[in-house]
Amino acid sequence: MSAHVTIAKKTRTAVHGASQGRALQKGQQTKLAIVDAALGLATQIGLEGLSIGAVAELMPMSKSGVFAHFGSREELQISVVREYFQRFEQEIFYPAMLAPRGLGRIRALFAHWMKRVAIEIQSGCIFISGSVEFDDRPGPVRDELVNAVRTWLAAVRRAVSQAKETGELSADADEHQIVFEIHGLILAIHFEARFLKTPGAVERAQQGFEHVLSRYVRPISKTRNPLRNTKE
Amino acid sequence: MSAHVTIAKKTRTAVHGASQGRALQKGQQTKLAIVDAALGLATQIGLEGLSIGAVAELMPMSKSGVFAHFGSREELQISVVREYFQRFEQEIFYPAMLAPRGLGRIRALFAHWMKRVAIEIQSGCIFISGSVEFDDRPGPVRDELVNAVRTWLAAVRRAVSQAKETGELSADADEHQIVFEIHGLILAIHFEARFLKTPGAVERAQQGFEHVLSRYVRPISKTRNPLRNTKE
DNA sequence: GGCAAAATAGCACGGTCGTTCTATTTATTG
DNA sequence: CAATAAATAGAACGACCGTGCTATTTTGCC
Repeated sequence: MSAHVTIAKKTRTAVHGASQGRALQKGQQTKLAIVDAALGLATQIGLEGLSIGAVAELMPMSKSGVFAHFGSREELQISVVREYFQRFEQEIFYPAMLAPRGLGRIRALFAHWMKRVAIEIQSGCIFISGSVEFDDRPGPVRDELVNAVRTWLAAVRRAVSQAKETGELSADADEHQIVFEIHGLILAIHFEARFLKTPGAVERAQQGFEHVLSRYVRPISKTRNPLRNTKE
Repeated sequence: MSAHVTIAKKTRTAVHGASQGRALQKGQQTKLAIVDAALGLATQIGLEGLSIGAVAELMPMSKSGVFAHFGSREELQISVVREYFQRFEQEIFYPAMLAPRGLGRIRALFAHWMKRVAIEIQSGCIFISGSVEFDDRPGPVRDELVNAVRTWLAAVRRAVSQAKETGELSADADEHQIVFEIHGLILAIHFEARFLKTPGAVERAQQGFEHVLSRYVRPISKTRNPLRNTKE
């Protein structure tokens, strides 16, 4: 169904629950609706602020009705994180993969990322709020969050190292360092625009992105001649 | 008592409570101890996670005993924010002001900031956690947080513009842009080191700081000759 | 259309929280 | 030392939460 290449190196999403091998309809359908409502709530007030009662009123359903779908609040939180990650893939990663490897793909990744962030200035980002809520709280929710974010950052890092392979970025460019600085720009947007309500944060991040790139772009890049044309 | 120059342009911290004009002893003393314990708790679990009962057990005191000092949980949170800001001043701002204006003071500010952040990787930062907890929650706690952070960032911005005046930074350097990028590096440390447990975040932020500065330092800076030697 | 299973609702329990009220202890002052 | 005020403790209230249990409704299948 979906694209063969995923943001993660390996994807093993076994659909569990369908015992007889046949998928149920109504149950999974409303479960998706619950996760959708919960995701909307969690982006605003955070994963920790997620209460089953609040989600139930949004549906609208009874508290126990919502609860029965997940068995615990923690499982609902995990489902929300997974859903958020999938939307991240759909809105940012897959579209950017249409761009050719190299500088263009890095720019596409950042452009789609910024487009998402522009929305999140109003709605909020679960990865960022979750990073604060679960930085000291071990458990499966934290594990899911860390795994998702690490996967995403690794994907960006891969795009940067590919740009080194194509020769568009200088060989001494450190992909870890570059992604670190770019990530900082995204975080600064959330802080300044969403929290401080400072205007112009998006433009500053965009400019900072150009600054980071300009430090490593090879000036001989008019003629594209990668030093070594590896298969990968 | 304290230095004449404060981080804020104007400081009007009226000590309220002493009605007869004479300060009380025991009350303010334990109140300070409560705020200290609450600050330690808030750095770990956030301002929203702060519960009066938990603070009372740390003291140790009764719940109502702690409560009576503030009248509301919100007032306790505000006191914690104020205390955290003052320590921020003491540990970062004042020491950095000992360095002469210009590039040296910027480096001093960042160095002390980084020293603080190295601790906060374990303990947490109220400004960062608060920015997530109160980005959508209006009220006096949020106002206090926003005011504190804005004051601090303005102080850093002032140091940058002073470095332009001394001629150590080029005149086209945008202090808003520079502080935005530096702030992003600090936020990235918290995210990668505290949440993701990625090693090397501090070093990457340090390197990123050098990158930001190197874009604007004037290469003629061996002989210090500011174009115009203003009094201010 | 009836039957089994899934989905949902209603209710109650135990826990935590902020807050209020009242009583008691401690500190400060004349 | 006594008198007054401040500081603290204790108990209780109301609200919200996650969760378990049981009944009821709805769905899917033969």
